[in-house]
Amino acid sequence: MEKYLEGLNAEQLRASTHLEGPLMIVAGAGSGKTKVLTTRVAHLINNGVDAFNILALTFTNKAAAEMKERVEHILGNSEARNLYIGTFHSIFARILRKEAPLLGYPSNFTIYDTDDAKSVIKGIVNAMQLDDKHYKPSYIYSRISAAKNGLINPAEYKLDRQIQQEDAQSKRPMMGDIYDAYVRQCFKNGAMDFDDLLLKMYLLLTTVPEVLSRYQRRFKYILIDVYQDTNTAQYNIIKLLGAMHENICVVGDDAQSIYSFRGATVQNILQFKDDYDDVTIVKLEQNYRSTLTILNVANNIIGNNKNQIPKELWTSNMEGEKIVLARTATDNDEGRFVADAIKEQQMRNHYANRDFSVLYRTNAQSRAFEESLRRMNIPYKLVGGTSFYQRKEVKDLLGYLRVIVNQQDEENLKRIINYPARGIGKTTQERMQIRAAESGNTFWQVAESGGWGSKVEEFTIMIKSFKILLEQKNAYDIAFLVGKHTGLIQELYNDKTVEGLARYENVQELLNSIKEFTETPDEEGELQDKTLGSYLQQITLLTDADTDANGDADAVRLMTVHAAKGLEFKCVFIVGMEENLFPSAMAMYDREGLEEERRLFYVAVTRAKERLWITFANSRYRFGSLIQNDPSRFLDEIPVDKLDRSHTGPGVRPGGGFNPGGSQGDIFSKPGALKKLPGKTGPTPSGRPAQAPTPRPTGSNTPSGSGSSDGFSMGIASEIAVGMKVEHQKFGIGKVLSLEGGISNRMASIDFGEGAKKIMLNYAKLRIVG
DNA sequence: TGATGCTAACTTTTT
DNA sequence: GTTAGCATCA
Repeated sequence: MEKYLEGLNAEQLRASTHLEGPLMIVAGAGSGKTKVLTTRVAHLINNGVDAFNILALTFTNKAAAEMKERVEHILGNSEARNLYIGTFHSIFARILRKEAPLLGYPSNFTIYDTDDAKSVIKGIVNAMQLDDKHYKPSYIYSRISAAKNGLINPAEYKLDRQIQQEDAQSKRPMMGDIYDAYVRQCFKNGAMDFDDLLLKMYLLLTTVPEVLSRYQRRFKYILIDVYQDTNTAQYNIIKLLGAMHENICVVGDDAQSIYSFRGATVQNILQFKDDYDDVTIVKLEQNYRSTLTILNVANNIIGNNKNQIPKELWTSNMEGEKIVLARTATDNDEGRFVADAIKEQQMRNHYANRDFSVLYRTNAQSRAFEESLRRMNIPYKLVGGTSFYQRKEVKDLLGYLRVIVNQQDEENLKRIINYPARGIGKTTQERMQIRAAESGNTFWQVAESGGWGSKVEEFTIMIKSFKILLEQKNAYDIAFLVGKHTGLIQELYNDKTVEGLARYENVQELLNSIKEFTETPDEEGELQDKTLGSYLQQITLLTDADTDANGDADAVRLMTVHAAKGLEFKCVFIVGMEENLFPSAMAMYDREGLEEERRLFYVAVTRAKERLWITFANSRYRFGSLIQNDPSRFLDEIPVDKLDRSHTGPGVRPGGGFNPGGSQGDIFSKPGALKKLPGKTGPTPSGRPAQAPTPRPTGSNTPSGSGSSDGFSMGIASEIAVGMKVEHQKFGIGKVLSLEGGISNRMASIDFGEGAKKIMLNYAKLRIVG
């Protein structure tokens, strides 16, 4: 047996050595899926398959690069460079770059991110004289996106009775027309949005038989990772591409399907066995990642979902530590608790910073952790979130680059035509816009045609002179010259404010990243494409996980649970486990939404290898005001004997009495939570009392910050009585309607003029005025 | 025409 | 608490 097959378990071996025919690998969390995928690719190559004939679709570009590297390592040669490997979007973008002219697009088409797309939509809504409060660009975008992912074009959209009914019901009868106009505008701009990369790929394969057969012949072997997160468009493309050889291998775990909001349907993996004849199914059920305790908890949680492929995830790992459940008073205390716990663990158990990750449901939660980690001098890295590439100054420079590559791109043309200010004002632009609409020409053609004054003429000449450079210079050289000659860098340099400095640095960082791109040897081996067009193509398709550029940095990782998919950490903090937050208020009210939230929680739990903390706060700031949430209902699904509850407060029932009519979120009075599920790993007699790691409580009862210099102070709960007039720093003057709770957690209902607000007296900054 | 300051809307999750 | 977009002023 080949050396690289040693050390695989029976099922892993079976999956890795399967050569011909459709294969479905149901891979539980931490079951060595990546290992199997890479081994299988190596094995294929080792058995005479040409790497050029293998297509592998992964979830992130980073995962793709890693896979390539590992295969190279196994084989001890550089054959793996010839693999066609990447995310759906980046692979299809690469193919479309070659084939787009067949569909009438320029091969240098621009890729619009969500913001660009919404901006186009907004322009259309305004042009159609519709109210953009009602026809919200974000709503329209998601609706269009759903249509595209379902392979429904505007004509079909308008004819679909159910869709029409939905739009009529939501009083948006013009949706179909907007969709139509949007598609036309993007086409005119020579631009594709994210969904177009899939849709146009599908269109290409279905309308140009020659192209279909070319790629069918090329991709003799197709591997798809995270198949549970594919949507209808992706499904159909794979079906087409794989039809000739049927050597399709899909890997997935229905329990980790967390992307239905963007059209993914778990049906794809559930149905796979019916899509092809003689499907080999392999289940990887041994978990190598987590302690027995963590795995038991995870199994118990997911057991509450009704719709799933039955499987039994087990492990021979040690029992490990109990899961620390911590309750804090506020979101800031939660941040402090986590930072303290990290410090404590580092002292006691010598963990490195990079062994920790903090996982939250929404990006907005990151700040409390950033602050507390910074205060404690613990290096951290924010993964994803508001991306670097969404910053205005970055988009401005990229806007220039996009226009230079593709002048049809009206969206970016309008962004930069008068930035930095060069005297091409709103009126001129509007007149040009009207002319473009009347003549059917593009905005650029109108600008170029002359007669708009010397300013416009200078601008078009400048862009054209940059365009000439495309042939001669690489991406970095052009970007540098653009920054210099447009005055963009000077403009930022002159701004000496703190923000101005940050913007200047961001642009420098962008330039650095372009330089890095031009200097990194191309992995594809097939084209040494260091042009600007090639750079722009990939930059828009970087995934959140990819933005974690120096992945080796010794830093704590902060990210959403979604971004953590596929990753693992020795120590994991799952934070903000509260009703309305996790599960999200948007997804709580129907079975499907709730089950997806539960799968998300399952994903979060299964990221942890050794230690897991779960935290929630009594109250947190949201939209600038303090709100209270009950503890998450999911906490009830954790077996109590797996929990270390020494940080949940002295016998106080979490949420008790705060939110009458709230959920059942009470982990202290629900024996039902202990219910074990049949077919799981079963109860494990805990031999020894868990050596609970005990980071010191962070004084969650002591409000921090004084705030009394201005007359407002916290912790004056005992002085406040019903009927008093008080002033709140935010809400102004109000009247105390009622009080509830004990002295340590007293709540007041206060009417600030717009109905009663519930305020926690211990933490609110209040002043008594009468 | 451009800059500054205020209001409103905002938060799921992402390619 | 932040940010984008709008209104107002210089």
